[in-house]
Amino acid sequence: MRKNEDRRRALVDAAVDVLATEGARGLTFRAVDTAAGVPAGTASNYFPSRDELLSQVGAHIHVRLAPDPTVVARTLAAPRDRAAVARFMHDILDRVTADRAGYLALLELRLEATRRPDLHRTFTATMRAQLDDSVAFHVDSGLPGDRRTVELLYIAMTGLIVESLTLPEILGDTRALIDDLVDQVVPLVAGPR
Amino acid sequence: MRKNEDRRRALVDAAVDVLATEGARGLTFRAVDTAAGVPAGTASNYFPSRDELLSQVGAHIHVRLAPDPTVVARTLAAPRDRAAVARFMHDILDRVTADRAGYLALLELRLEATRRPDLHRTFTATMRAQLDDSVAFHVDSGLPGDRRTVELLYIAMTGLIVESLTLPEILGDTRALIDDLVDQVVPLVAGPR
DNA sequence: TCCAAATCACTACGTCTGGAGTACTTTAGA
DNA sequence: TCTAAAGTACTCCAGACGTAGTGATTTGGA
Repeated sequence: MRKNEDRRRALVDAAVDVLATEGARGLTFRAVDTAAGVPAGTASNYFPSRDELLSQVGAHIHVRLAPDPTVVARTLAAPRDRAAVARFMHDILDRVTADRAGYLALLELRLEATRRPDLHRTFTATMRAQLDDSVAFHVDSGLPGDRRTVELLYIAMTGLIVESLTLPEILGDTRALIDDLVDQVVPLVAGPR
Repeated sequence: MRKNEDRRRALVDAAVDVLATEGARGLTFRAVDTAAGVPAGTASNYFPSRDELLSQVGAHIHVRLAPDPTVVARTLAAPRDRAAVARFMHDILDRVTADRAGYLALLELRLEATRRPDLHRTFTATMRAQLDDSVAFHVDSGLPGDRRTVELLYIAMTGLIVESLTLPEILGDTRALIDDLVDQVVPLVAGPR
């Protein structure tokens, strides 16, 4: 088993792209080799099994999709109102556009997690932590709304992401849709409802 | 190519189950044969290619997941208020639970559509028609809200479905969540906002 | 500075699995 | 009895996997 960490990361990144472009069906060691531009057999040398490769993808996809700290800082410099929430939501959709492959891979992994208990455990833990963080961040930073507000935003944005990744022509102006969503779901002022 | 339509349908249904349990990766003629309980080679005899099989699955999955007319009739017998909308949303989630395989297959197909232009076209057309139908139904039957209301419900329910299919432990009481969603998104009375 | 050892990149090959397709046989219904 | 579909069993093949072998590069020690 080879130990070059740069190369391992490159392989995992390539696996994300393969997952997005070819689907779970196309995710083979050889395909990863090709996508990463390394000689055939390399992925075999770095990962004991396809499952192990998938797990590592699952672990690294989250850091790849993490929000940009500068955007967070910028928004927090402004008043903590509905508009700020809307800006965060728009930023999420912008990231989906910017790293389409990453989010598609995340969806593929969700489905894979349906069949792999260990991946399911990992994913559930990570996602729950992320939601909890979102709630804590939202409330602590004084943005309007409570946990339920964030939960509603969460499921709506999940749906919007799935939709714009897979059938983008269905919905029209997603920016306006987000604005309306925030208007309906987020209260005007902070504090418990 | 064999012509027994009952058998063809049975094979397509089996393909849905395979898609749900094994994923797109596991969808082979042989797997479909096994799932349908027919001899090896049968699916080969009924479908010229795997792609063709997928297309037929895409065409039939929608009729399999269609809402129960009796539920629709029952709800329409009651007053057309928020509670009626909530009842419809609950029914959707109930159907997800009842035919988990069907909805999982739908998700797999969404991802496949990302890579197959013909499937993408078919799916987009079907889904758009379904959304338009939902809007028309909603407005025509005097339920409170307009097109945008239905769109917001649509994306939120899509997200909720994905979430409860793949990571059901994240969200707590989904029924309460739906009730809150409807409260926020659906106006109290009918008519334009 | 030089040498030895170890690690890694890369090539190329043998093996193997499992899926596809299809000839052939059997069965059932008209 | 004739025909079409069901069922059986076989061959063929692609593609993937893993690894042995070789050359290059780096590391550590004297």
